[in-house]
Amino acid sequence: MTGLSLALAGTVVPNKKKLKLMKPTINNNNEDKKKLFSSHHHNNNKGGDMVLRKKLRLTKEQSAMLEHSFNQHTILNSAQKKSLAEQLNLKTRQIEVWFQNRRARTKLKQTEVEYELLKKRCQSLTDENRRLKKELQELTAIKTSPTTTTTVAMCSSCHNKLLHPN
Amino acid sequence: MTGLSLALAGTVVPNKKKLKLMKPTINNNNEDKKKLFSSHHHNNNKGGDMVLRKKLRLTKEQSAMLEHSFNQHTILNSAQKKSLAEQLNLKTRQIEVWFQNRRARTKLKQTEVEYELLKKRCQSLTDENRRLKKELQELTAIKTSPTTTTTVAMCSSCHNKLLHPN
DNA sequence: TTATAATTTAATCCG
DNA sequence: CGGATTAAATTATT
Repeated sequence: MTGLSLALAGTVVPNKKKLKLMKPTINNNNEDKKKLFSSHHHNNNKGGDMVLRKKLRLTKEQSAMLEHSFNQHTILNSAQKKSLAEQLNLKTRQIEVWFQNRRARTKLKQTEVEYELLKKRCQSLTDENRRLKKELQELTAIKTSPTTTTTVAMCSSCHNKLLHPN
Repeated sequence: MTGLSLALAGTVVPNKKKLKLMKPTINNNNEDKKKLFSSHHHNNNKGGDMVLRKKLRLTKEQSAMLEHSFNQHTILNSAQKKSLAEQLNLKTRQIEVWFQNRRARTKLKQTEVEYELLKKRCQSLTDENRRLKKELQELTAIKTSPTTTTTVAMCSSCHNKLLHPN
């Protein structure tokens, strides 16, 4: 199953004040061990198997552009990829990956929606079920009641005769 | 399963939906944010905003050890983190992140299981529902069908008399 | 401020 | 390409 990210665990009910206070994350690789790149496979790793990858952070403009392109075509051909790559100063591979991830995200959203629908359906089924059971019980009660059975045990003509014997 | 809302009560459904995304405009203009050196803000920086990060690949031993620790305590205190970090030759930060992600994975599995359960429940509800409807219809049919009424319109004694008039 | 839960993201691997 | 993973980053909450 795909990752249903269905955040069921929301548990956050009231939305509180959000004070934002951006902490300027002065994150930087203070320690740049760059240069080590690839020590592919097997390693007496200082700190594990480092692959030294570059993590991209897209700018607002790049994201916007990508989104826009995605809205037009969720899948690109190589020419389009190259074109976009040039415009955005990214590698075609990165464009490619971005679109893959973007498609995946779309699909994920879909599953979330499906889950919600299933939940609603389950609820209405439960309701209807309860209704049916109640109704059924009432009917059964009527059917098995002595009044009913004795009533239909004698036909109307007999009944009349009984009341008015000629 | 958190918010199965019963419509009856105006239950406060904890809305799990992400109420995030406050996109305070203010926030981002500060591209002049951090990184003094990431001077390019509308950058055509080569390939976007690269952050040069090292991607860790854990060895089998490291993973095994982490798993084992996780089975004992899903949450570590700083001391334990440091200890593990030393043993595995990782930074404490990495241990920390690993545990975070590990916990997230566990939760994800849970939601998957919940989804499956919900599906099953929905199915059995559907089944029972169908059964109830059928039963109900039969009962109603007996009660109101013309066959029944005509049949009982004449009682057995009358019927006998009709066949064998004495 | 620290900690951590939750979410997002770019990237990788596999089929 | 889709799907699953992953480590890391980001956001929000306490």
